[in-house]
Amino acid sequence: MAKQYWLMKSEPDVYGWDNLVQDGSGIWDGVRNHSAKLNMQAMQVGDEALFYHSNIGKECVGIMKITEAAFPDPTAEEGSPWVVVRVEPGRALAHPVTLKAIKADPKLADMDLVRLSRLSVGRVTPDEWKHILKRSEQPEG
DNA sequence: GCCAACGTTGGC
DNA sequence: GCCAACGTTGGC
Repeated sequence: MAKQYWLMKSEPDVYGWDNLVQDGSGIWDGVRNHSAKLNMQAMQVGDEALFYHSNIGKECVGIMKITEAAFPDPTAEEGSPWVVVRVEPGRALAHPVTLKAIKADPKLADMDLVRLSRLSVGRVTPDEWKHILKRSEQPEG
């Protein structure tokens, strides 16, 4: 299957991009929403995901690689449906792409991030992905 | 199976 | 701190 793109949210005061860079690798645990779970189950090794800082910053800050497909969340009860994926930091964006900029951009305003503001793991289309990366090349992208 | 109440998330 | 959106729970 072709490479897929995702966006994953975390509050930076709980676990931010810098934490992931320091750790070198991490599992994306604690997701307790079925839509988000389905998205994680659709992820494949080699897919890429934006790391989005929710609440504080409200911006995409880096690119992660999915390095292991979904497996049961070790922080969830035995027998529960929740899963995690393993991720590694790829590279930081040259300039963060803010929610404000995304909302203001007609090409991006239809993203899961905007339409489903509470969804913590969303899909990003290849077009949206390219566009965000392009915007990240310049300040106030 | 419907719906009101409540809790959580996340932007503002 | 407030509120909108959404999911879950529980009474009926």
